[in-house]
Amino acid sequence: MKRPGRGEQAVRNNEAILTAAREIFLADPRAPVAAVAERAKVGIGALYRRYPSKEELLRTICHDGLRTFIAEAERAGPEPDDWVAFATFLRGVVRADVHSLTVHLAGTFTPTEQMHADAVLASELAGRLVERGRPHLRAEIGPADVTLLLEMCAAVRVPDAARTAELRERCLTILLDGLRADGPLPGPPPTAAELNWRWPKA
Amino acid sequence: MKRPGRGEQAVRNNEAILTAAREIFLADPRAPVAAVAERAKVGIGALYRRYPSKEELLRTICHDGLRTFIAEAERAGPEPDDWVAFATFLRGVVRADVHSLTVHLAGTFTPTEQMHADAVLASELAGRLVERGRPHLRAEIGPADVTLLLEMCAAVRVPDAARTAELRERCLTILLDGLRADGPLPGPPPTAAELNWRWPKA
DNA sequence: GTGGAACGGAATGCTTCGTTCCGTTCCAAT
DNA sequence: ATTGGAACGGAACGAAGCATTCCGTTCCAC
Repeated sequence: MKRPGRGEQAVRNNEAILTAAREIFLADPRAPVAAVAERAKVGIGALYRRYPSKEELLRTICHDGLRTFIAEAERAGPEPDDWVAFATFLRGVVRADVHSLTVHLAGTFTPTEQMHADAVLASELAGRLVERGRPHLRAEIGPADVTLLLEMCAAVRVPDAARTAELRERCLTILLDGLRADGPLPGPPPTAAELNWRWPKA
Repeated sequence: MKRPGRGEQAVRNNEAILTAAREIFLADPRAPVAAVAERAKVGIGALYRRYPSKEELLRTICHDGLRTFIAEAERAGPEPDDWVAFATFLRGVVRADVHSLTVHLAGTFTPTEQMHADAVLASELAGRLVERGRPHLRAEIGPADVTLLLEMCAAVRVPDAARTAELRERCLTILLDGLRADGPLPGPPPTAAELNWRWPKA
């Protein structure tokens, strides 16, 4: 479905802007909008034509990430082996860099109702996966622990994106093995509330 | 050695400013200087009397952290059991929140020569501890892997400082167990160069 | 040839700091 | 008491940085 000329450019720009926004804002959530336009090789005007404000752009990026998270959970669901389902879900989430979206972008915009609903769904799906993995995990591991692990992986970052992904997978492997080890853990697991402090208070 | 009046206040301010600066800048490296003054309950003037610029303040905070890192390494050195030495070193570093200093503050100032020298020393001491722990670790774990683990722990953060420390210890425990597990890891370990990208290019 | 959709990017106006400046407070020595 | 200066607090200044707007230009479709 090729469109020529301006129409073609417009389609390309749609994606270029979103891709650029993801890259720029994940590297620095406070980056100026102009940086996104530059990375996308688009004029600022073209960007503002699509997103009436920076906040709207941020919201879009984050909501897309949330949907990806859900997609990863649904992709891992059918896997019959509980542990494999759990592990591939986490690997998928880490690979998609979805966690960064949540961690870094939270608080830079006010969420929509739809986002809230999707977040609830995401939480349920993830919780179900964690539940399936629990028999293989050390005692006292809760869903929020898993969220924390994802945040930790998101902290791994080097300039090269591909290498970053590789290093994150390395770290995730170590973490997964640590999750299956024995022995007590200090303190109670984190609560959901403790992890949501970045979001605007209702 | 009590000093009365203004002198007493001056001594208190010295510490109050550094403490406040650590808290503020660790929470947000780009926080305004005024925020530090406010947290320290000090006028901006009092702060600028001691540190001629924001950069100088940042440098001081970071250098202090580096020295703490070295102190932790030296504290763990005498421990006879290799694994215990390795583990208590990491626990000490995480507890002191030294990693955050490196991760978050890097690039916000140009390091001094003395800092560079201390960094080399710190690296040597840490490398020695890792070497001692290596027999207990899974294959292919390098010193840079350990640095990465510290960065991951630094990513754990909730509003309450004490709870943050507790959660970090929890995560570190999982990581340490993961480090002792068996099995191959994807990709090569990070190199020192890969981890230093935040610092100003020589 | 022409109207309008889409572009690029300069210009605008505002906010956010780092830093300076100065009037005030407090102590110690006279 | 008086006073010189050390230390304060915080208002004010000026430089950036940025989100957003505006407008002249380009490119198709008709």
